[in-house]
Amino acid sequence: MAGAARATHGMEQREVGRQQVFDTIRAAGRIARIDIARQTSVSPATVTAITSELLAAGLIEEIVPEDREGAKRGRPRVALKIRGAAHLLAGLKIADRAVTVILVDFEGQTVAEYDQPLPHPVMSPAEMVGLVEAALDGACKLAGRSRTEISGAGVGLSGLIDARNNFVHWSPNLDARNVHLGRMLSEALPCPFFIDNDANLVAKAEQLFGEGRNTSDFIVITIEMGVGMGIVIDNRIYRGERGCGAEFGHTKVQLDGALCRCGQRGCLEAYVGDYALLREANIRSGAAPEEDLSRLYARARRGDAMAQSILDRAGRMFAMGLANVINIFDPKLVILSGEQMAYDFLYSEAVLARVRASVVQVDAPLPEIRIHEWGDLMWAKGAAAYAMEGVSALTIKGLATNEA
Amino acid sequence: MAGAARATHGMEQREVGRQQVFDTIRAAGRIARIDIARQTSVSPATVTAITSELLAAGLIEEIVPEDREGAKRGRPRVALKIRGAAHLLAGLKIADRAVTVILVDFEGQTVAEYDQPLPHPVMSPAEMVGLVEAALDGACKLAGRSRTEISGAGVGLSGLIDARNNFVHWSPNLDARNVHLGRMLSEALPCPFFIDNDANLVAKAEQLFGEGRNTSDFIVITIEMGVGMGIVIDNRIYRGERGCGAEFGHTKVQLDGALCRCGQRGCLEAYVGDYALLREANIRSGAAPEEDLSRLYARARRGDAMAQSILDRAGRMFAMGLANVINIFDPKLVILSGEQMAYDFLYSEAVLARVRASVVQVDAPLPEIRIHEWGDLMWAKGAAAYAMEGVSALTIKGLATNEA
DNA sequence: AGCAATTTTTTTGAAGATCAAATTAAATAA
DNA sequence: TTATTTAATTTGATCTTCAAAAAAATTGCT
Repeated sequence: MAGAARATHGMEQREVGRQQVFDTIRAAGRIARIDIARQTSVSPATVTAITSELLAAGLIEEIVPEDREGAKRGRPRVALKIRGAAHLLAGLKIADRAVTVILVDFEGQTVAEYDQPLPHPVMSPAEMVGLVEAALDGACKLAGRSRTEISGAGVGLSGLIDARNNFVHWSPNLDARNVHLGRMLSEALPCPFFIDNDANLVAKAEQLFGEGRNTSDFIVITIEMGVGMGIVIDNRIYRGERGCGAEFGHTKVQLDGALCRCGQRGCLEAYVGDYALLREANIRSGAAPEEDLSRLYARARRGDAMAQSILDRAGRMFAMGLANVINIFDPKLVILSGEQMAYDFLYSEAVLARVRASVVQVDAPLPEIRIHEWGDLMWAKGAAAYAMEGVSALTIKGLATNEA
Repeated sequence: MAGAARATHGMEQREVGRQQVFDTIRAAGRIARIDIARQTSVSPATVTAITSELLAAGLIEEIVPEDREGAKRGRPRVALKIRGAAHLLAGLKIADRAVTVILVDFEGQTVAEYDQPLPHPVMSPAEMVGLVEAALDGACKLAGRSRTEISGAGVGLSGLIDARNNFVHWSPNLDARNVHLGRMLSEALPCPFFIDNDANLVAKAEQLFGEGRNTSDFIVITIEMGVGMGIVIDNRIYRGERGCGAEFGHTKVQLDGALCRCGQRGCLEAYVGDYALLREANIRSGAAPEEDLSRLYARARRGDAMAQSILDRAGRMFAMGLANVINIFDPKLVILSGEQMAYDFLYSEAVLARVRASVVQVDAPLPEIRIHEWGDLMWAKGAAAYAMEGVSALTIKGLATNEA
């Protein structure tokens, strides 16, 4: 199946078609009209109509045919692709130490990367707006572009986010609750902003550029300070009623268990999050000074029993939580995303075997579990992907009216 | 919002409209054309067109106006409703002791109820087909109708069901795995059969007739022998890739915990299922004979500490599992469905308070948790609801071609 | 070269479907 | 009776999609 989305929500009929064709092109990278028609069950006639609209609007472009390799008879197909120059997009990830910015073109090609250090990890909403502005400026300067060229920006944030309303219920990096961050940013800067939970951003990146490109339903698990989850159902990110679902990290894995930073007990995050591992390492090693996480991993690798025991329990808890998610969703695909360090333990074969053993057994293949290593820019790229989708939707909707 | 479904999957444009109008009428019970137009954002002109199609096909009917109470000026609205006589539908629930059958008309009105006892709880697929046939015969005889009048039958079964393919991965009542039960039934009997997990059937009943009638997204929890869950997302039952998602009962609530009948450890069901409670009661009471569950409840109500302790732990585990589901889905509504006996303990205020305390906290109203008591026929009615939906879809699709 | 064969893309014209506006229908109020 | 109000239907224009036909751009074969 094609990776074409089918978001039929309050759209005009033609808008649906345009979106579908556009998404198909993006999912394919480069694709001829005839194949778009085959993949989408839209007739070639309509594909011609829609693609010529998109061409006229400058959103896509034809590729000059070059490779005469698989030379068959017949009129040669001419491939279409997204026109990178159509839009410049920004993705920002706000973490404890810095704001990471990435500028990408409409094709997803990186234009510039930039890091803006944080003066302090917790700040006021106004400070955050200023920080975002500074970060965008820095990135634009680096790329030799103007800030006004940016068509849209995605912002990834830890915490509880209502993405539909670009609203922050709570974030560890803000000193206030219930902040209309999206509105504040859109007022301060002249482009649309799209705020989301950082795990959802990774899911979006997987959907647009990554392992989820040809899958309509999948789940992404991310491990950073906390544990995050992004759920894609029917090509859309599932967000729940208040926009703050998918709180995998605060799923309970132990009755009255370890204390979590959210104030509750037994959360998965309180067993596998960075801070939880550090807490354990420090407690068990007596009055030792604050240990670095990489040292814990190193000790475990060297065979240190205590370090191994800490990570082993984390792995068992993680397996239990993941099995629960699989039992609930029965997904086609699970993508475990993260940085190298966690791999050997949380994403180890032993843990995955444990997951498989804890899933309801039927005579049908188990969900595929893929591990996808991302570099540092994973989060920011996800934010950019989100902006890209938002801007695509806006632009395609815009075509309807501006056509006169 | 109206309870109108929006299942835009591979449907023709008109089919979507018809389905939408039809669903709106069913959700409303009785409703005038003008209100259909207002609720669905379909124009009055189109509503007229579609309803006259449905009228001509005999699927709906006009109600003779009678109540001149809220007498306003203007042409009086004429209400439409589903035409009960349009179809006769059957719902069957296969449990350990008996097959319960309910016959309903197209409006959902009960026509007959019938119980067919089981010779033995575990049987071969062929035996089950015979049993279903006998049960339908019995019900039809009772109602004075012929078996050939039945337009469709829903069958609810415990176990792991792939509803999309009417396929049984596994059921405790079958002595074989991987049974194409739907195909076997449709071949033996001359009407379409719709097989599903029993929890999903309850969800369907809630959606068509119950608390979920005006809600596009909700979750149903059922407690019987095991623990079941039905997930409704965007007006559709979510089933997962292999068709066997929503296995709430086999969600793990304790690492290496109590042994479940599925062979794994720590499943929620192994703490709150009937058989789990009985097991505990029997173990704790020493060599006492097999205790009846109602006696356990009675003892707890009388203040027996041991009985209370058993039920208390079950309640805590249940709260934990339910909180996990809420943290993952952030649903608008959770419906706890079941029989009276379980209420005082699993659905008690203490348990619900515990759930609320274990859910991620934001400054937005918590998901609503409603308790819905059903009679014995809950399951069979759900099966009938499922058949009803299947037959509606088939009939409405049929209109397209038969119209010449 | 020239023509047949093949494949992709575009054009054309017919068939639906929706909807705004106009019209008709059926009541009450004055 | 006549005006007013509200509901339902009809009408005609607009918009989409698509099948079929035509055009375009190749290769293969003689």
